[in-house]
Amino acid sequence: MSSIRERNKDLILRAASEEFAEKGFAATKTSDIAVRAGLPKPNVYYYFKSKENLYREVLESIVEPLLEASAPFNQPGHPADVLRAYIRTKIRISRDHANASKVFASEIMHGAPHLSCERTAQLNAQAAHNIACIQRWVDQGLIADIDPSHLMFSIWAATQTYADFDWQISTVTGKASLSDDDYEAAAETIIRLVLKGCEIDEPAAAD
Amino acid sequence: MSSIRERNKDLILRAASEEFAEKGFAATKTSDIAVRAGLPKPNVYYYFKSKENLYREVLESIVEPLLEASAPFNQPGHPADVLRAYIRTKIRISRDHANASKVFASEIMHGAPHLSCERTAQLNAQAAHNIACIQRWVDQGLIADIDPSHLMFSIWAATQTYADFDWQISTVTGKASLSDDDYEAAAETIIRLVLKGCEIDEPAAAD
DNA sequence: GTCTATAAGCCGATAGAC
DNA sequence: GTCTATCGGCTTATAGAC
Repeated sequence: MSSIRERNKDLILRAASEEFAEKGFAATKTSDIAVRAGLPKPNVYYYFKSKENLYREVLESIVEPLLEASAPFNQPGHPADVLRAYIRTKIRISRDHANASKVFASEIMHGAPHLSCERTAQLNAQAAHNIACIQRWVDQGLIADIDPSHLMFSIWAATQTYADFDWQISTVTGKASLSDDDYEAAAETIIRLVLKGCEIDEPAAAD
Repeated sequence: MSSIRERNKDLILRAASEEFAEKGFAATKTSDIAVRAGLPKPNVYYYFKSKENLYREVLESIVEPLLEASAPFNQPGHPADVLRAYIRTKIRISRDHANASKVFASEIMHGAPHLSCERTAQLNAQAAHNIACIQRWVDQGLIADIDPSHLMFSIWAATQTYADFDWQISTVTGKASLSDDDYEAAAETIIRLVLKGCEIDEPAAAD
């Protein structure tokens, strides 16, 4: 097995995630990616053909995790459990895939010019599904009469912010990086806002 | 008074806001700004000296509104009223200064490389003040025991998202742009999450 | 003050030796 | 498969005519 190939591709992808997250697509130089990866620049082109290709790979790497985060909405469950699980997973993505998450956010901010139509469609379909699910809860009287779309926007924003605006969060909290406890506190706060805001009755704690 | 000068500067600033918001600093070409402004490119340099200068002017234009949005925290008031006013103003900024707001968000995402230290310090000081204010409410038992920093992060994120991720919001809602009613619904949703989430007792409606 | 025409430099991409 | 050395295009910025 060409383990050198795998190792180099991985080094480049990792370096690219960091550079793209830090500076954005246009401001990132492939030479900087090469330096960060500890490899000569032509290797970047050898493995990925072009800067845009490399960028797309970083971008696509976050779509699957994002889609999977909606899994709780795809199976029956109490609203409180579904929303809690969703928020926790979204926060975990912001922590564990911070760079790709930021690249994704930047891409969306600029109108998703590099995201394939399939991916866009998948993400939209999942979003529509989640919103419909919340609307059903409202109709069934399981949660308060809240606008499902705006609720989703708030959850997305509140969870994504820990990846996207890490600089602001570091500056305000005075911590260079957040600890596990900080992420836990973030998740708890968002879960609290959402569950209380929707006036969701907690299911009997059976576990 | 040189009204041509004022008019041209304004045309360029407006065009620049749109271009920078759409593509980001590095991906924006000064020639595109000139075309959008309906003026020859050298005019851009004549009035603003450099691309970076022009960018900084767009960026700085949003700082004052953002600082003023925190005004409710700077005078005594019931938590419900303060938070409601703050959220409404932040949503209004996302609507009325959508482009500059997006430019600001992109700048923060990339570590604020163009923001002056004074501005950064001002924004931080105001943030610290707001958070301390919320902490006092908690200590006085006026609101539930919630983490003030994370509450602020959620409010920032949920309100900013209407400027930053307008593409996503358009795609999901199927509307090219949001109406006044949509912004009203957004504000109501966020206010609801925050007030209920903090278990704030509403003050008697005196107005 | 305005604009055409051009300079200067940077960066993505590759040819070709090893 | 790897890397040095270089090209070519694109974009910021300006010189200089009007």
